[in-house]
Amino acid sequence: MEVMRQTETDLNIGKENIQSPMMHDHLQITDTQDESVNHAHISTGEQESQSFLQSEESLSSSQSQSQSQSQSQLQGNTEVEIRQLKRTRKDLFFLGITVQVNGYTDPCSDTIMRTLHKHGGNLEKYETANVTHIIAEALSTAKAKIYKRQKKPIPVVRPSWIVDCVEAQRLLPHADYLLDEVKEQNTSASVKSFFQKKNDAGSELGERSESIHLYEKEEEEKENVREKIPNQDQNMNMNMNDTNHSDEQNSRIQEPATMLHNQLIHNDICNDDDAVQSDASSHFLQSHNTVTSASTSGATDSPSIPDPKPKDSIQVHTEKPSSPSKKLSFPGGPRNVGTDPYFLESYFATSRLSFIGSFKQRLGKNNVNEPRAAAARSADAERFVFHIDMDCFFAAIALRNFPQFRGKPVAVGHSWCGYPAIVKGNIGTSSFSDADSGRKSKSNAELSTCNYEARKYGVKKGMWLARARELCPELVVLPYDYDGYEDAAKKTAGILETYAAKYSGTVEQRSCDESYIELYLVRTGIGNRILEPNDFAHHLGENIRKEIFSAIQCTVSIGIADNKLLSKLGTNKVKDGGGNGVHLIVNKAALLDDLELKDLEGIGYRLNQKLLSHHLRYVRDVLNMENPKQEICGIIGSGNGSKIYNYCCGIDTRPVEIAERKTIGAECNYGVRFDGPYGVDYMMEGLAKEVQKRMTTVGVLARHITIKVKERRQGAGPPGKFNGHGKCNDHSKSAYLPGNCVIRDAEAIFREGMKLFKEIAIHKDQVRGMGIVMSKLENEVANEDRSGLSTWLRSGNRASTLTITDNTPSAEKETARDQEDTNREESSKRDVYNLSSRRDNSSVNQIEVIAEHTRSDYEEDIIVLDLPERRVEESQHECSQAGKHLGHGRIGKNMPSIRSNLQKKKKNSNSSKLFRQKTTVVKSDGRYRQYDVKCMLKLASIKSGEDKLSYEGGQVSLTQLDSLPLDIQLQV
DNA sequence: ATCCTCCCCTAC
DNA sequence: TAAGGTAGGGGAGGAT
Ligand SMILES: Nc1ccn([C@H]2C[C@H](O)[C@@H](COP(=O)(O)OP(=O)(O)OP(=O)(O)O)O2)c(=O)n1
Ligand SMILES: [Mg+2]
Ligand SMILES: [Mg+2]
Repeated sequence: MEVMRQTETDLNIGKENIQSPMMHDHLQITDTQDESVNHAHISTGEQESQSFLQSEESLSSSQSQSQSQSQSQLQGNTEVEIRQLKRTRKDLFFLGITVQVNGYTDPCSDTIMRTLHKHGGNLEKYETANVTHIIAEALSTAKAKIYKRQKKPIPVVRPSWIVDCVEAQRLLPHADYLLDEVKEQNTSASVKSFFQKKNDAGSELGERSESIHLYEKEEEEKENVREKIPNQDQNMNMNMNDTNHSDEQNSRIQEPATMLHNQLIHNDICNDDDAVQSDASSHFLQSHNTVTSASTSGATDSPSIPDPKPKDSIQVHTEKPSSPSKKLSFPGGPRNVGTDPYFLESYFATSRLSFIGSFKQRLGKNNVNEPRAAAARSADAERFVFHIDMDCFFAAIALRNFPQFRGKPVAVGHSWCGYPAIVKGNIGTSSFSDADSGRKSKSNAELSTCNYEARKYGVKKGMWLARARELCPELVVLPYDYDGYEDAAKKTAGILETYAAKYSGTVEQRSCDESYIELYLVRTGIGNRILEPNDFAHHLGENIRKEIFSAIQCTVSIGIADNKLLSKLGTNKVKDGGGNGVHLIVNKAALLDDLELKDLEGIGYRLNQKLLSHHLRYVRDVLNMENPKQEICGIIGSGNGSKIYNYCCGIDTRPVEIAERKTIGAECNYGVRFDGPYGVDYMMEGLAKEVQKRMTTVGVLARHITIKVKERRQGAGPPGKFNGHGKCNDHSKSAYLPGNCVIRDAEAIFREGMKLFKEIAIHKDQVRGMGIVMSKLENEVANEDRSGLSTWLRSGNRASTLTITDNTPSAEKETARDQEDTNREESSKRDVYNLSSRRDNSSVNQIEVIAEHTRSDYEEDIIVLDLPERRVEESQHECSQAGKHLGHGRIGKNMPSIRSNLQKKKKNSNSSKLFRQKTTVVKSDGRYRQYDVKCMLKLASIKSGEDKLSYEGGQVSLTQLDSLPLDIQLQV
């Protein structure tokens, strides 16, 4: 049955952001920031003054360095910082240089601006205190007089200075380039005076041994590509000969438009095929690389243009051209999923949401809980949960790449304005009304995040550029750097892991910029003092903060408490003060009392509206009710209600752990228009391939598939965003795979996906988005030896799955997952929705039912099956298989048929323990395994009356059994 | 009563 | 132009 619901999905409405009342928080940043920094500073000072350190100290090195850097990081560049940057970043030879262009120049001021930005400099449209040089071809005598008369004359230099510096790749003395009209100026003073002006922090930096590894790639190929891209940034065509040098302009930093093709060409050349390999650190763009190198293997120079085919509502597969198409089928037309065979790949390679959404996949198969001997911690150790979150993560990385913009309002986004993606804002407000900028004055590009300077203006994460510009005209937009995020996340996780290992704890990476760690601490001597656990926790927090800063030059905020909820609230507290600090929750009641409900994790826009409509705004409003739990359950549902009620009390029982993944998928709701030669099936195929790749990197197979479709809503106007989905109705349809088998194969995913798509029955012209989600996952088998059923039987590998006929490679185990989170000050969703007046269930506050097998269920099953001699105590094996696939890695929750048998017996056993949490002891002699196979095959045969034994038609049962090892056959 | 599907909501 | 994904928790309502 198809259910269709009206949802407001147009970003215009649903996702665009309003200025939330939270914005005032940021108006105070300048005031509070110093305070927070001071606070941090003081506590370090204490620690260091007593510096005969115990081993705990060894975890934090170079404290004072990072300390002082942290401070300046929030404020802008200090002289020392600039100097250091100049040392480590030879390409930023314009660091500290700010020019103002006077009159017409060659190259033009726009070009000069880009060149400066690229090499660390800046350009201001008007003469400000920052300007170190004026660039001009000539000066009118009047102007020359004015300049000469200044107390501290700013050197007026010919533009060729810039050109020559670039040529030389270093800062040349400007003396030779001074305009004759103002020649008697002092030539050396200016840069120095600039530094002095800027340097207000007076921090002292030690040498940092570590160099910043950015920009490792050549950019050679980039140039080739540029010419081919229509709509190319013409500014780069200047003859400044700037392109042979290796610098930051390489593929590691995202660039609009050209990025994709750059990658394509690059892969033609490099033909790197480390592609899908389970390299856990694989770069985000790899998805792109992979497909490209695969498809380009032979013919680089025979761009076959796909032949457009006539289509009906379902189109026929269209072959991808054998090499990256240099043209679209409709050159110049809109680039979308129907016209550009590479659209999906480039989309996944450049979408920030896809990047953050799929981040955990890239942690790989081995991202599982580290078994940590509980015995290692002393019985009286106190449990602490730390929450560590980067400050303005993407913006912080961007500022590492473009340090000349420190201290200015900066955001991160794809920009319409080619490299270096600096938007007009940075050359002055008035330019926005220029004819030039008029053409794109309204950009609906989304900004992923922004720094605190920008937040002072009310700019929010996820805000559209145009809106942000209204609030902050001088906003600078910097490009994405996915490799940089990946690298920073990796280094941070490594640091946290050392703490976890040391204090018998656990790390749970929650997202690319955020982790929880759980540590068990006792009273500890530091220096000549004894720290109580609380103080020691705070001390470690400071150490972590500093260690992360010295590793990646990014500031973090850390909250510490006794559960996840409160630790995250602690982090928020730090961020309210400007970030870069540690907050230990000592008085949770006080914290919660003043808290607004919407600042609790899990209360987003909708739930907040519901609560507000019942006059519930603060946590205390809830607690002051007669019957808080009942009432709140009545408003937001029983599950939500009891969770939130507990949160209001400061109770949160979520463990810090890496949870088992439940689903994996890929979708695209951007640029979906089937008005070109490539149809629904082509997109489905692309999604299926993507999904297969992802399943491979996390090492799972699935027995259930869901297709999601966005359908343009009747009467919907044009989307708010170019190529966007606009207002849509959402549909989804799911099914178990035929024969209830597990798969990962793109072919099969595609085939089943198309079936479901057809069942949803939406005309292709109305489709605005599609996605595939695979669920009921099982871990793949440990190694590739598939013939080895008996190998598998004997293997001691815990969670694994054997696929008999599926020809998919295998490897190890499985991956990560995610939990819940807090939304503190994100731009809130707009209303426009009439809050679903769907009858609120006056639900009887029921206790959440744990819909998992319990141990006794399992035991009963075993007994029923009459399978002898095996003790069940530690087994987590489940006989969930029918059909040709045998697996026992994961415990399926909802097996149809078989499962219902199993679940019937639930009832009386109410060990609330989740079945899945049981540890498994598998003998390596294979006997348990064998037992499992018997169990499974037995179930399979029981079931075979109504179920197929094979995937997609081939009713093979017995024939297939023939290919099984003899001992198994015998058992059957 | 509980399961199952198709959503909605939330967070990054 | 711009790249509006991904995953988990949970609720409604029909099926069993
Ligand atoms: N709507 C959003 C939210 C987040 N992000 C990305 C950019 C962020 O840098 C990163 C981490 O999200 P956070 O919520 O932690 O935001 P920030 O780290 O940027 O800021 P804060 O200092 O508030 O943590 O995820 C995004 O692209 N779009
Ligand atoms: Mg953050
Ligand atoms: Mg975060």
